[in-house]
Amino acid sequence: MSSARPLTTTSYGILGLLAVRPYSTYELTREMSRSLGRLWPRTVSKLYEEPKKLVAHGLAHSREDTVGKRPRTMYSITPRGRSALRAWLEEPGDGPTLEFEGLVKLLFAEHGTREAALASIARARDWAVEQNQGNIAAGEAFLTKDGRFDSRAPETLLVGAFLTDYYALVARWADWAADQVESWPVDPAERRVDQSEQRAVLRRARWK
Amino acid sequence: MSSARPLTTTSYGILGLLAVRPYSTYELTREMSRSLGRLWPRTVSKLYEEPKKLVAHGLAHSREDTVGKRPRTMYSITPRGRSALRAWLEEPGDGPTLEFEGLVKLLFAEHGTREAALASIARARDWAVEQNQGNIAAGEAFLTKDGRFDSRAPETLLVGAFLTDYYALVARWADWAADQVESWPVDPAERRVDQSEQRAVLRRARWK
DNA sequence: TTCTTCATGTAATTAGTTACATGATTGA
DNA sequence: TCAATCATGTAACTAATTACATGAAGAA
Repeated sequence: MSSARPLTTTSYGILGLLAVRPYSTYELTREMSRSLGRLWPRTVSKLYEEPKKLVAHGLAHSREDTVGKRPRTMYSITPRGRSALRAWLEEPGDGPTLEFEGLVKLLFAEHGTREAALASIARARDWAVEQNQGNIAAGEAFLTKDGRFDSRAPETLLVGAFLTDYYALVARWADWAADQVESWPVDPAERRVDQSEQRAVLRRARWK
Repeated sequence: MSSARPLTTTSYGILGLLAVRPYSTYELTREMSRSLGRLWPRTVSKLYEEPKKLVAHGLAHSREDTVGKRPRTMYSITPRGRSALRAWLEEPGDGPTLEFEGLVKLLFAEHGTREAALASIARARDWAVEQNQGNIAAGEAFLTKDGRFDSRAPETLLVGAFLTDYYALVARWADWAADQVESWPVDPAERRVDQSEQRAVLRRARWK
């Protein structure tokens, strides 16, 4: 059993989905764009690999199924899988990790053009708008279905609230940042920091 | 020249630092915890490897130096490095990527205890408080040094504003989430979603 | 003198991505 | 019947991490 590769957060993420209901691999890819992938993004091919690892560990069980004439593999959680999930949930999870290439480019914006900086900012805003679409759609679906009958609604609310405020933050920041950069002189050497904004940011940082 | 491995965002991030001033590898690790690492976190050993790649591409230049009796390698940017950086900056950068294990655990909180959920939330808040420390310190340093004479202050402000609001968001969300979870019955089956909160979140999502 | 932290790196491993391949289903 | 996209996977590669190693400087 323990000869298989160790389980990662990705493994447990998928195990968590299987704890809700059985999934085919393709259905897992849907969840990646809709729910889990927003907090723990992974490429599609991982989703074909990880469930096999769960099976090797005895935490999931695979069954060959067909849709029409096409074969597919359905995965479901085993009792051992449920207790492994329970054990994993007992350990507090890591805080968020941010990777933001656009912001890296802004950090070095003095070596590029003002227009390039604005383009990175615009792209970040577009990203936030796009992510927020799906977010709104999911929220509306929950409300019309009447959340009282969806047993997973309390968890979804915790996640949805974070993502909602996160996307809004990115968009609002982008609007502000675009204003700032538009006020920059074209020549980097002539740029001066907006000191009142600098103080405003520092005030916002003192929330403790 | 182009026989070396292709450059990644990590490569250009380090190149950007070298565009500010020459760095030893150890000084690069400092910047990773202080500035660049907040937006583009990488493990220390990468910082010993990437500059060599920059040198192989002719974008940086290394010089053997000593501190006392100890040898160290100092890296500085070359003219070709500056133009490579400029070219990279012209392409808009990717939007943010979020990875949040604690939130993954909350998504599946019905399979664990309420206390475990609260622990993940508390850890996220602690994380935000800790990150925010360095953030405040950096902001204060800027103000006392009088930002008008720091040519990189406008860029730092863009980045600092994002991080400030981001850390504050995590902390405020954690406080709210803890309230929510504390109101959960111990038995997962009895948990009901707070519908007024659900609507409140949806309203916050409609900003466009 | 001893302990700790600073500072510098290498080697082994792996988690994850990119690229490739292909048959089935559905709608025009 | 043709095109698009749905659906299912494998293989090759690599960016990044973890683990290991070690000497110098400074503090107690």
